[in-house]
Amino acid sequence: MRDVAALAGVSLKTVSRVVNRETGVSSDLVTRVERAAGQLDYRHDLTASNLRRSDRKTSTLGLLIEDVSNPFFSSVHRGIEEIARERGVAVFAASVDDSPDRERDLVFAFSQRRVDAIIMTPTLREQSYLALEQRGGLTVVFVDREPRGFDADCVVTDNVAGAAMAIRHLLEQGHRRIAFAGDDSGVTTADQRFAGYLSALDGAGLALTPDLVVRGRHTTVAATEAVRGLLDLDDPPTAIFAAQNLITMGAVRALQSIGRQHAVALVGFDDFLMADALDPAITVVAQDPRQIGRLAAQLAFARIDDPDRPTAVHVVPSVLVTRGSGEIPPGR
Amino acid sequence: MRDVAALAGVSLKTVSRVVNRETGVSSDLVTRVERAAGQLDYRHDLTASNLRRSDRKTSTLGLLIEDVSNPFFSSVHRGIEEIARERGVAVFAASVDDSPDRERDLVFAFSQRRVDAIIMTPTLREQSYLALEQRGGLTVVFVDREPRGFDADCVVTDNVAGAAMAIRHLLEQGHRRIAFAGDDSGVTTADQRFAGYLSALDGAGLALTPDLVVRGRHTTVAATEAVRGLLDLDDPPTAIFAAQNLITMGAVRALQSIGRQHAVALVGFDDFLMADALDPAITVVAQDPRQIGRLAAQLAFARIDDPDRPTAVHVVPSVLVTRGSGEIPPGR
DNA sequence: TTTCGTAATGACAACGTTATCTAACCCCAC
DNA sequence: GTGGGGTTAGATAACGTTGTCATTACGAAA
Repeated sequence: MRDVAALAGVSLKTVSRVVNRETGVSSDLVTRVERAAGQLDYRHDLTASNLRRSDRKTSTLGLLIEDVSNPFFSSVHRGIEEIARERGVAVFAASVDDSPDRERDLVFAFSQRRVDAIIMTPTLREQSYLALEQRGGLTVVFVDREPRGFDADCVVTDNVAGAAMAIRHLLEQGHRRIAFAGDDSGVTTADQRFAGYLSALDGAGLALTPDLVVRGRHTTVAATEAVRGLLDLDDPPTAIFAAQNLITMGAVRALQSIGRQHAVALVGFDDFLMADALDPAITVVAQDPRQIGRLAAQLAFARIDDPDRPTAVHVVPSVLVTRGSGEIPPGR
Repeated sequence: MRDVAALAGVSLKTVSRVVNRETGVSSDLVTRVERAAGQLDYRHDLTASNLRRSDRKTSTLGLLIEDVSNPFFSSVHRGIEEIARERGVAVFAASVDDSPDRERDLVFAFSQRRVDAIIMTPTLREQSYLALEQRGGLTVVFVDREPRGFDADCVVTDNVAGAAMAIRHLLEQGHRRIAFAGDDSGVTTADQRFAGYLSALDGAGLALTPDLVVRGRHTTVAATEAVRGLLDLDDPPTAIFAAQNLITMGAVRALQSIGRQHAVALVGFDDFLMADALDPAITVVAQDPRQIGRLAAQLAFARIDDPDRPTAVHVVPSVLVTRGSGEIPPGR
């Protein structure tokens, strides 16, 4: 910038004014500065600019999700990017991989880089540590899962209602032995979906059959095994509810491996690519992850613009998409 | 930092030394500074640090890919993140969406933020504009597609050989009318895969049948329509080669929609989730996108560490995964 | 005892920008 | 011709750090 000023024969401040498109610079000087900047291949340094600027905004946002390559989360990412793009905000994305340590490390790393906001899926038991960061001016929005011990904006799917809807759908087909395959207890989404499962069973006057519940598997491979275990029971379930996209895929493989994909009903939570092209096509409770991401980003920017607005939890409804696998009746 | 120094009763520079874990500070002062930093919730400002530091490294990397939610690219992203994580480098990710303007805007935005390196899939016809940025100290590595008009490290799949392998496989099953469905000409990967298609046909003494080539569709929906068009021909192809993951999915839908998924052979380029669970399971030429990402990141860091090393183009081999759809013989 | 080397600490400037304040200028009204 | 208001430009300090160099203290060697 110094060189640009020298070449254009103006002061540093004038170059700064031109670069920032401030008004009140004669058009003569504007062109002189722009020509000089062009000649010298000048690149405005946003990091230095931010250091001096009074609002201290870096136009940067940090995103912490389970895994950037998980289709659900990468769609959330996409939605966030769309809104951030409108504001000229760049997005750091990182995978937490279910590791509490990594959650802290990433928050710390982004905080050190002075991101304007963090949008995250909480993994730690507790997010009260964020109060410190928040006091330092960091905006935090949660997505997919609600935080614990920390009050902030949040966008979640109606997991309880969505799961209950899935189970009621299976009940309506006549199923009474409905299995639940889901993540670890402790993962809030999994817990809520389990709660929906329980409440729908309860609504039908059915008690929980512990044998029909498998939890703690969150990879496709682990889920395949777990579901195979369910199907090996003496009195196997006639329907399976898979509480998450990767688990649903595992369940599909398990059913296919023993050739019972047309005999046992399956409903999954989360839609996934090609679910409609499988045989049978998979009935799912679909979320709109891109929309969830967009909403989360909008909330983040709204809070940046007005830090005193009340925090809100947005519950996005989910819809049942019937495709075949969920409409298989019980009894072969 | 000033406050920490005051509270600990030391100079600014000593705090800086402690924060940067430099040696030569008495353990007494280290504990005093650390205690003070803890009390004041001090967060080291990496942006200011970078401004003053002599190496001017931001420990930040920019990633430009087609779409962060495309399964292929999100896996590349994942691979890059894994290597970046080891170095404490944060990754900006952004979708180019096939827009040349957006490619330039994003490079510019990342350059302004002084990322240490950009890893990108080129979209513009030409990347010579990057020479300027490179002179300014920016490292650039290309991934998935080779740049034009600019010499840099690059990681690509062997598209020609991969496509030829797919076509030869279909030829071996006895197919003679093999259709090609792929991206626009101008997308280098698509062009290379088309070249592989041509060379394999040529190797079998077959001429190109222009009717059997559809290009320019790169969404699943557009591909579905295009493939349906192929199947509506008076003399339809007995086999289809889909040059990209989304197009393969479109082809699956098209075949299913007319109930000919067991009659027309299909081989896709790129593996995708649940390709093995479809009926028939889809034969693909599989790349290893995560490995491609890891390699690209390793190249980027190698060049950051040694800017004078010769540039290299890494060609990653692809493998044919036979699953059923590619082994359907011609003639119903 | 003096001298020297080494290790620990601090003072100060500088990184590339912008905020603030002041100076200079012009135009117009009186 | 003078004064006042507005507009444009520049000088200077500051943002939060670290590089450089100077200073101090201490022990060992002479």
